[in-house]
Amino acid sequence: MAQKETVERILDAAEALFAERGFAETSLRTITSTAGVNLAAVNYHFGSKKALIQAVFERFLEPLVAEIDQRLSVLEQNPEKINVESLLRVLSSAIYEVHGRNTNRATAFMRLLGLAYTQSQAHVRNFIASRYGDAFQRYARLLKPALPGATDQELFWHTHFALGTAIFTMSNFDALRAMAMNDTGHRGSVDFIVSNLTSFMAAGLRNASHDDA
Amino acid sequence: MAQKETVERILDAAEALFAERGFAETSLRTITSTAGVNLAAVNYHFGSKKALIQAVFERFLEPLVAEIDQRLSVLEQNPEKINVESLLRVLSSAIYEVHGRNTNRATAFMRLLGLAYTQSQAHVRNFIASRYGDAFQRYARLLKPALPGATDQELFWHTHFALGTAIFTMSNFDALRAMAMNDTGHRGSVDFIVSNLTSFMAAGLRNASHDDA
DNA sequence: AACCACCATAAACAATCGTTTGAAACTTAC
DNA sequence: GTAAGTTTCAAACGATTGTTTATGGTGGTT
Repeated sequence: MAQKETVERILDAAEALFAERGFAETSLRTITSTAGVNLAAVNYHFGSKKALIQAVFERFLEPLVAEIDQRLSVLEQNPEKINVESLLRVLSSAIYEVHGRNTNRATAFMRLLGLAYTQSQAHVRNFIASRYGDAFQRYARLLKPALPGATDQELFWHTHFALGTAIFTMSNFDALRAMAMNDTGHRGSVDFIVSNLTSFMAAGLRNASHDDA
Repeated sequence: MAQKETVERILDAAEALFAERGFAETSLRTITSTAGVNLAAVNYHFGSKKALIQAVFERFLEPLVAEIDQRLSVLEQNPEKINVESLLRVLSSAIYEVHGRNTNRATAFMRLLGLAYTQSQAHVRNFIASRYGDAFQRYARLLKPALPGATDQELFWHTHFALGTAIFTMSNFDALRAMAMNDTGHRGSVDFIVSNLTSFMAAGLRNASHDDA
């Protein structure tokens, strides 16, 4: 009868609602009712709300990290092409590949990433760190020779500056576009914004180490 | 008996707890108990939890915006000194002036700013926008001639990229420093991080418009 | 048919939430 | 010292939270 498995219906609803309102602000009852399933289904299939949150992240990160890993392997076969821009493009194109033109899904994912940082939810951060820490370290190893002047400390901080720029922008994507429409008269196309975001990050990464105050 | 007014005790506790856990995750009972006041005091003095949240922001933003305004006025008297770096320094030094060496307070403020964006809490965003929108527009007017090549659209987005970088970094300040200690062996001094953050933002703002992919 | 593992359902559970109440305690002024 | 006004207090309110339970139904195996 159920066209989609109950588990997936729950994950779909939870993903959208978490991204929209946050974890604590989303009750299991609103999740199950928008998913069209029984309230008890969450605890039956996932065990707890915390486990559901982690499952949402897992479904999201698993294919994305795999896609990034594959693209990094391709890039490593042409070492002369490794630079800041190509490394950043691995990320943006991986997201684009996994979620296609579905920007709703992509911005939902970014909002969730931002929530994982901003909301205390330590179990989420620990889950992500233990699960996908290796992928992040591999990326950092490739980025290092692309920024020859930087120390390890600078590399760490500039990477997280760039990460923060992307997460903040994407997680507030709709709100920012609405504000842009108000202030400038243009919403800005997705390509325009992503392209500007990428060059902002690249410029920051490249030049921050050389601009001593 | 009470050394500090009940109102201020509540605001102190709420500020710290909100920054640490978020709005929905912080109950009035934990606020009042850590403040050492009665539960009913919040509703008596503020009216509701929403009003308390806004009061926390008001106490924080009022002196900061005043300080920024004054520094902008000083800067405007020497128009030749207006550039990206000096404008960014207005912000960082204003925060530094208002909260002194109390980095706890400063990072709490940034976390709150991030929460205002990330958590849906529309009433918070509306409150801030209606209250301090003018200050932001004044800043944008000064920033525009400092980035001569940029269009209005680019100016808007690059400004919010930079804003996102700062908010994300500062709002996760402690967590990031802990990670830095893990990865690099150094926590990084506040001055080091702020200086790197500033040059990252300046480089992004300045060069993003010229790096077309 | 009988059994079985699996899943959906309605109902209830205890805990916690923001808010309200009415009386006690305090401060201030005359 | 008494009255009025302000603040604090313990207790309770109804609503909502995550979770559990007990009951039924379903499809497949023997």
